[in-house]
Amino acid sequence: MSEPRRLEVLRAIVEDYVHSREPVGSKALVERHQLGVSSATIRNDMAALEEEGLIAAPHTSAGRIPTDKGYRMFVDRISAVKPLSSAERRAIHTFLDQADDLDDVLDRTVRLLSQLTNQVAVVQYPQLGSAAVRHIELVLLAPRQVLAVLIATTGKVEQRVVTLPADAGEETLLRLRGIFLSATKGKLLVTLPQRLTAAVAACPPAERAAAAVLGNSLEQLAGINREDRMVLAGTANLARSTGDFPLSIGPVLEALEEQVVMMRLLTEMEQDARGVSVRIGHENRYGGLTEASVVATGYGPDELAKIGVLGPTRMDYPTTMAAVRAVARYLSRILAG
Amino acid sequence: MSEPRRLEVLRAIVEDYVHSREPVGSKALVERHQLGVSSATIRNDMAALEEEGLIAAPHTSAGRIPTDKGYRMFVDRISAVKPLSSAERRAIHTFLDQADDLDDVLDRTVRLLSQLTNQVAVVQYPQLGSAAVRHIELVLLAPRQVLAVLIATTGKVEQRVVTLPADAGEETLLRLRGIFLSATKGKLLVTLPQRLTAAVAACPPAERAAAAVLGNSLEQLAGINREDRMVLAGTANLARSTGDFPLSIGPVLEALEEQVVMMRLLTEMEQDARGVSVRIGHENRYGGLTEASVVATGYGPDELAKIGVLGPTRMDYPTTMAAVRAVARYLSRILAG
DNA sequence: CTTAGCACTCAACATACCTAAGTGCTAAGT
DNA sequence: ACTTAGCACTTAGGTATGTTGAGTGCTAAG
Repeated sequence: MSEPRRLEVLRAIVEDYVHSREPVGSKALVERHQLGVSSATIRNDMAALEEEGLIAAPHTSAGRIPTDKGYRMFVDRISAVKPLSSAERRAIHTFLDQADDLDDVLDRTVRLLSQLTNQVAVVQYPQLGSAAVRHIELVLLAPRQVLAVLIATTGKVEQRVVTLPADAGEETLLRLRGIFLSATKGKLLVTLPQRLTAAVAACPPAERAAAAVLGNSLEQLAGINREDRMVLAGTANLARSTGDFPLSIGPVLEALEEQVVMMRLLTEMEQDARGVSVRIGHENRYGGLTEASVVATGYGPDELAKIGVLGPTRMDYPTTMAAVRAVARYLSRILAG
Repeated sequence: MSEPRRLEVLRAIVEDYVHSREPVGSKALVERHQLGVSSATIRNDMAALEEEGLIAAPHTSAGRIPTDKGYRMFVDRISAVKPLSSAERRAIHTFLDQADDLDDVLDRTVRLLSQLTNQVAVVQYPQLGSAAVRHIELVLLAPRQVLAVLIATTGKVEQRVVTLPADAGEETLLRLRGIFLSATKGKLLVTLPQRLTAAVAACPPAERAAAAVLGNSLEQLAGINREDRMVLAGTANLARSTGDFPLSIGPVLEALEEQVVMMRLLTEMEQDARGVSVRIGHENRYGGLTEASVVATGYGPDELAKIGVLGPTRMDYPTTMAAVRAVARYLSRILAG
């Protein structure tokens, strides 16, 4: 009972099961694959695989289906990332090149990815924390109302209306802006809090109060505390997968709506050498996703923001991983250029 | 066979069916309601109602369920909008009063509404078209890059980065801002296009090109052409309803994701005297929603933007209508104050 | 280590049957 | 002119019972 063949059997099981959505038995296996041995031998191998917890039988006399652990093995040791078809590559280019602003780019990206994979696609907004300050603007709307605008090098713009403790003039505002700018321009957003408090402390006492309020707002705009938003597309794809199999759709939809959960999940995922990270079934500790898998990767200058797809554990990992990686790369290129 | 009693029977059928999710028969009806007649009489009434197309029987020997037309009759002529419980009223206040900016208000509103109704809640962003210009700002990011910001009286802020045809200095920008502002400040957004082109024409020739580009961008920011966004919550509720009944979830999710469809649908809905508008089943001409009902109403100063919920045709209309109306009113009040 | 053979298990399908709910209709009652 | 009791009829759904077929594990031989 050779080790390599056993892995080969596992691969065959995973592939067939992903394709047919039905438990796969020893006989069907030898028919569809050139394994060079009889079904009885395969049965022995399968018994061993089951022993190791890589596959399982739904009931005594059905074929086997991969367990989460089996998929994990498949993803880590067996499968090779499948290259995209040229048509798919072309689709990525033509579809994404038309986008104009950041919102549009991300929107198109998720739609594209969900179509490519027939799954739910998710993308985090680029994390401001990893970006730097490009510009700060303070606009006087009324004697005590100021619009504070923070523009990051990612192209993301955040703004908010701030109410000052006392009236302020245009000149005051202009001076404060100068102070803030010289203290932070080009610096990483993560470093904003210290820099801003220092800058506020250096202000003339008369303007200290206003400066404190504004500095505070700018900090919040940087989004250090606030978890950022994400965009998703293709939820309808869940319905299809669900129809065939007991991926109960409710909890998944809840998880997707509870953006906090997804954000945490995505952020936690460390990508491996191949540049894609996979979470399978129970590896997602959040309850609603134990029958789902997530394939994600980072994008952008430092690959901190994540993009990925979510689908049933029974998914075509090689293709999905390829799609996620390709889209992420192209997205990075667009954002860089 | 009295007319009023027949309506009473219809009401009873609708109420029981909404409650039990099962076809309701004549015997069960006389038991659960004080109708003062025997089941045989009810049977006669039911035959008449079926004749009129208000109810139907799934199969020969099952009870009756209301048809779309039956629900329509129920909503229009029989039901009274049910007042909310005081707990629910309180929930609305406490939950919405914590919100700060517009995004947050709308986000909280849909979440609340979806919880209140156990259905999918949808809200359009307030239409900028009905709002006026509060402020315009032009920020020089680089010699040829300008951030154009448009702030509406609704509190909504739109911004975009614009590339100029030629370099421009701070003074030029300041002057252009002044021209734009004096031409548009306080004016309705719908009137922006004419006002802006006039303002551009009045510019000194040297700055005409830059002004044209900027004016163009501001127009787009006003969102006249672009259909606006919407926010939704509670998609997971679909899963529950679907479980019990053949509201196939896929098409509905698609419709929700194709925001254009929902936007059109909501915008088309004209509210009646009671201040709520209802679309039932096949009245939604879009294919995916023929088994769904939409309850919506306008909100905001001119009630142009819409808020509503979407659920299976078998829904508790009186309660849902009450919730939608109450939330819309409170939302209007918040936006006004 | 592989393989043929075989007894065994069990979900899934089909068949038949029964039951309970519900109907429509007719004829009698008010 | 309506209401009602009674009854024959229909039918989805549940239960009991086979039958089939895919698939397994094991044993013994190659």
